[in-house]
Amino acid sequence: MDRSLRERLTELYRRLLRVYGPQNWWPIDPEYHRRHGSDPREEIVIGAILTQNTSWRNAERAIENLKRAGALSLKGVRELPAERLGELVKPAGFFRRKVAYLREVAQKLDPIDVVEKIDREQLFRIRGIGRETADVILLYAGGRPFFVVDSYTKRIVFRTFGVKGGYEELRRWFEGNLPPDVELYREFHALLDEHAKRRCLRNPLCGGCPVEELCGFPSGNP
DNA sequence: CCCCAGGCCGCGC
DNA sequence: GCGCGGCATGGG
Repeated sequence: MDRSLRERLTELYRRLLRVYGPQNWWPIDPEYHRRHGSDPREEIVIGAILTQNTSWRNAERAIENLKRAGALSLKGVRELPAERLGELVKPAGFFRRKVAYLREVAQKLDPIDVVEKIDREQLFRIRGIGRETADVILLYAGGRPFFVVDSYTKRIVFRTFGVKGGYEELRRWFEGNLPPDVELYREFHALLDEHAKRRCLRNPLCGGCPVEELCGFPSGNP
């Protein structure tokens, strides 16, 4: 990786942070867990499943339902009948699959401390955890430096730097061009998503874009 | 009516 | 290994 590319990547981060501010990912409710004796990291794992290919708004509705049922925890998920869990999770969409995934995860990530040590490969063996969800769990719940890549991330680095690749390729590209800083990874991923939603849409709004000088689009990259 | 959302699985090739 | 259909609700 050439030096100028690293500098441009770091500069992209600094500018996005300045323009959009800290994004507060992953949102959790510490007070809920204090009162119920659960661990906030459990909420991250549950939220990671619920938001798969689903707007955060809809995932949040399911999370609120779980809260009201006192079931926003791995234990809560395990103890609810599948049918009842399905009703609560329904607003997040794909609810039959997500019920199966949640029950699987609630069983295999118990106790939640396993997120500190578990291998990525072991996470993949859990039904419902693919590459992105694994990295979300490792980064936001486990506090481990795995860079989370999603479709927004792919779009932005392709347009901005002309870098194209599959999931693992792009994850390694980020990790190879940034220091292994958990807080940096957390914030950068969140900022890329925010930028993709506000500006770097399918049809991008390049006029007045805050990172226009760093970006090869539209003059350079597709 | 359409497309999209903080993906993953199982299948065919 | 890659591409594709299915999965489901809510918003624009």
